[in-house]
Amino acid sequence: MKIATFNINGIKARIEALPAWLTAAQPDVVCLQEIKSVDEGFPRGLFEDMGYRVETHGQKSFNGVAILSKLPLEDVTRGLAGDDSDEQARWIEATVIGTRAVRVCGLYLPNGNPAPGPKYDYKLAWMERMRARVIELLATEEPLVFCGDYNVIPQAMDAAKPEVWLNDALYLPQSREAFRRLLHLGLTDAFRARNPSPGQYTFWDYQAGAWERNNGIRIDHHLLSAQAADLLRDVQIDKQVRAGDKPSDHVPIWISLDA
DNA sequence: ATGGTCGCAAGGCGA
Repeated sequence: MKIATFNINGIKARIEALPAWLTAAQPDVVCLQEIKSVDEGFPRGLFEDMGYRVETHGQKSFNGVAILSKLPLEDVTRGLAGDDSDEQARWIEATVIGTRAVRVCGLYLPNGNPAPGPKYDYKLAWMERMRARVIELLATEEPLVFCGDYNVIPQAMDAAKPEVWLNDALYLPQSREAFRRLLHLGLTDAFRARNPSPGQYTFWDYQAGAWERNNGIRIDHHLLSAQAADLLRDVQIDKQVRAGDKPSDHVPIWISLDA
């Protein structure tokens, strides 16, 4: 089972690049972030014609997540518990039925800038809400995959220029601490577990020639429960997508599981 | 030191 995550930065803008990557990469499951569309505006037929089931959790103009799957889905849920006043579409879950059943959670963690401030407070509170949901799901002892745009640079080795991020919500000590608190529940950062070397990124800003200078950061992650980590076969960043026509500022990253 | 680039959607916010 090949499970990818891809922050597409707008489905309308990626209406050609996303299908092209799907055709080349052939993922079974894709968690999308920043679809920037309401559910009714998402071009589901395009992906259904490619053999994907389509589950969206959209919002006008901003945020929005989705799951595309060639495999059957069960128990699809939308939204992250813990704050009834939260109207931002950043979380979707489904159980994917492969040779094993895997619970897949697609997430778009708040950016949090500027920090300090209310947006940073929202980010940290959201991470605590996520932590509570992870604890709930761990009790099921199902294989769990939490993938998406975490908007967290875990370590200095995950940025080309860590010094410029020191006061940024993606790299502040509290952000990295909250990310480590997720790991300490027993989750595995799939990419880092298999790739000890620095200099491997999933995001390059559109500005200032970041891609050409390889001034990137690693902020898109798959965190795996122990039951999922035992099934891990491979993990890759599809870096070349960033050099394609009309690219997102993020690239896809995927895992394959024996499931 | 500043602004620099995109997307959505139609002005300015978010990243």
